[in-house]
Amino acid sequence: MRMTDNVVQYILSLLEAEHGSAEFRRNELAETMGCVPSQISYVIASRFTPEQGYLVESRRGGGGYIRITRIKRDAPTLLMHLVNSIGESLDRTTAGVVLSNLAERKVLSVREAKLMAAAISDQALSAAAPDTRDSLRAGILKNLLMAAYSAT
Amino acid sequence: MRMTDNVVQYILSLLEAEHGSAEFRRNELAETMGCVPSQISYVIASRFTPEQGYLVESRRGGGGYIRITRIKRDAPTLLMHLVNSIGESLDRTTAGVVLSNLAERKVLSVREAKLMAAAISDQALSAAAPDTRDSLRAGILKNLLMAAYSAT
DNA sequence: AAAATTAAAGTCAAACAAAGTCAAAAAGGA
DNA sequence: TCCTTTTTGACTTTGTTTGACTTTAATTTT
Repeated sequence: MRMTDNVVQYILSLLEAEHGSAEFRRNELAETMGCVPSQISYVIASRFTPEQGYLVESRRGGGGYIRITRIKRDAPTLLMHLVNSIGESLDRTTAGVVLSNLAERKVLSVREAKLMAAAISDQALSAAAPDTRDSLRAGILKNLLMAAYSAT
Repeated sequence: MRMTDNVVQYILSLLEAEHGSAEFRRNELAETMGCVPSQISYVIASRFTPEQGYLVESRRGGGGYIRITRIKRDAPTLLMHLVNSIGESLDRTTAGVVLSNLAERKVLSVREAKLMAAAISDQALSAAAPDTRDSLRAGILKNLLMAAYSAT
């Protein structure tokens, strides 16, 4: 069996045990799994993405950690479909439509939808080259949606 | 848990107990926390800055002390000050400190702070080159805070 | 009153402790 | 074969902890 799959299994079992949230040190986990640390990064980057229903946070330095949180079990399927349909790029207009739709359906509060809209506005992304903004928007919105529906 | 976080918690509890103002001796606090004195300085320098809405006064020599006062400003004012204090670039740590501070002061709900944190995480900005992320963070957080301000 | 002593806090850089990045090499699969 | 995924490791960046040394203020001694 591939190392990647072992690591995935292990993290899944952590998530199960801690219902929905797993926190660990990258180096330590690499040690227990018998792989190099960057393999852990690879597994997370390829298997615990927003598309697959996970939110990842981390910190470097002393006392650093990686935390993976799974989306709530009963989270609206609408949301997951949405995250998956966003893909690599999301233009402003579509983003606006998506957000007002979520607010209308009461998946998000109006205030939350406004905050999200602000986060992906052209103004917020003015530091980025115009032709890279749509891909940033996609990444940001996906993470926002996952955060809104993460367990605990 | 990091020593830094323990110290932050302790100082926050002092602030709470004393109604917005905490005074202590650096060496004494270091003693009770079980760390070196300069660690206290580090915590103050990194977590209780003016941008965070704290005033720090101190005196050396015999009878010396450190006094931290929570600057009392209403939520909108605090938000505007923050927006203005954020320049062209904002690193993750500072961003995190800002957000947890706003939640601590109840300017934002914990949920909102989490959403904002997700919006400026490395994960969300993975489409951007690492060395451009801090300037994006600055732009995004400023817009988020302004949106929170106007939706108040 | 001046000098010496003592009691603080301040500074700063080095050591340490993580995670992140990236590209090359290896392994699989169509 | 050629393309994609996985594995590896060298190197970078970020954040924390520690300690030696400096500065400042109050107190004591001469």
